[in-house]
Amino acid sequence: MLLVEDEERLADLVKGGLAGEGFAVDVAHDGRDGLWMATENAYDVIVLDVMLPRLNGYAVCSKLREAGDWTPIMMLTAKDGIYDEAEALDNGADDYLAKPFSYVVLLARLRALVRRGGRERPVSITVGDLVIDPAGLRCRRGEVGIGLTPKEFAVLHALARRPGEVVSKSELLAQAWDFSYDGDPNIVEVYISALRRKIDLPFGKTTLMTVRGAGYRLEAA
Amino acid sequence: MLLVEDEERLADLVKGGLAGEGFAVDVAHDGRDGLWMATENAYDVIVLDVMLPRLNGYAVCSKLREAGDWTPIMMLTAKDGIYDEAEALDNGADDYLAKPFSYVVLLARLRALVRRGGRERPVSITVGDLVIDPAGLRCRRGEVGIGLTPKEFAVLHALARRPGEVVSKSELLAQAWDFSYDGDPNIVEVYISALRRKIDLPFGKTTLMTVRGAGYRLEAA
DNA sequence: AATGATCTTCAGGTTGGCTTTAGGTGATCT
DNA sequence: AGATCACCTAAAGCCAACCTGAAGATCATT
Repeated sequence: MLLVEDEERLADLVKGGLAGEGFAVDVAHDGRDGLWMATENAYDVIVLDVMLPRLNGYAVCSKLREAGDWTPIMMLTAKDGIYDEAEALDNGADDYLAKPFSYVVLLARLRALVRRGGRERPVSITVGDLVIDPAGLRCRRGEVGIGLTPKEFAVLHALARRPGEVVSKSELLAQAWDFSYDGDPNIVEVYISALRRKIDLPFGKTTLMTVRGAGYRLEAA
Repeated sequence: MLLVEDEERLADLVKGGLAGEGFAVDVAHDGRDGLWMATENAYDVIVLDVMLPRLNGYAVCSKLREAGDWTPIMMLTAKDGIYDEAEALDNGADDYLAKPFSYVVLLARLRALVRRGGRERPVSITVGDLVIDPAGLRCRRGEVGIGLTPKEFAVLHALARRPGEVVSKSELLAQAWDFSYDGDPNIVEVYISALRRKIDLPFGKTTLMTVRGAGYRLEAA
């Protein structure tokens, strides 16, 4: 699991206790580190304090959800603050716990979260008869499954989020590659080419179109 | 939200439960009523059973989409029937749930759908029967798609933003070309010519008119 | 360490859109 | 009528953008 908590004492306490229960605990001490660790690794569950330096818990939570990460999240809310439980759940958390909390309750709730195995699969995106399942990194056209590499999938996903619209090469770079990728932008063309070979050519379709000088567009027709 | 479900017992159950969660629930008992209520009111989300009297769920869904209504739709599919999830998604649903379903799962999915706020409504400019879609760099007259180059599109876009008004050649230059374009202004005429060949000539219309000494005007008639 | 999969770089080939050119048309003025 | 001006448009050259096969680099797995 990942614990994002800035109060050292509390973090150590929880980590120590949960480690004894068989959890492998990573700790991040501020929101931005937490977000980064959560995106880099696949945790079974994430415990997220609301009040965090650099990026608060709500922001971390909604950014993860936006990115298609549906790892179960438990939020730790300060009871008396301006933050409240409703906001936690609205931001995509699966459960919340008001501070101060009992260790036993935390443990019980965490076990429940892990057992539930996260929320149900997030909705898929459909563009014509092409169905993209962000959670499963799967896609299919009609009834035919299509095997994609992670990178190919990321590019397709970025395009499918805005069907019919032109997505520029730099937008694709920003979404499918690291924030500041300084390599050859030609790599986008390489992946577009690979995608066409998989999602269009075998079906005799041309849904992934080049808009010269502007970007690429994924069409339903 | 709008719930379209013919089984009275299930409808009442869901309505009661969701009302307690803060949803305001309208219920329709067959497809045609559901379609009518959906078009008359703006719901945040629509839950749609597949097997419905008078008009099945798929039909309701695709009719709504055809009418330009992009309210998030969750389909309730019978697991064992001839209907399946793929068909639901292909018909424009945003999510589906197989019967029998757990109430908690339904609630979680509905929250996710509402939070996503539905799909973006496409913004496009219409001048007569000419439709310009800036996001997709596409345009069509009536039902006929027209292929434009980025430059052609930029010029048309500049004209279409002020339908019926005269746009001067220098304004077109400023909007469609770089700030300090020092080439031959004749290029505007070249592009006007190309546009006429694409958006007017094939349709026997003359909507792109020259106003000698002043500029060009795009008319609805 | 070896293997296979995936990611990235590279380079040659191709295309398509932008721009210029130049001759033509039609309006306007003297 | 003739001259002038603004505009039209077909054609052609050029260049950046794009495509793609292949090879090298990286990563994960055995």
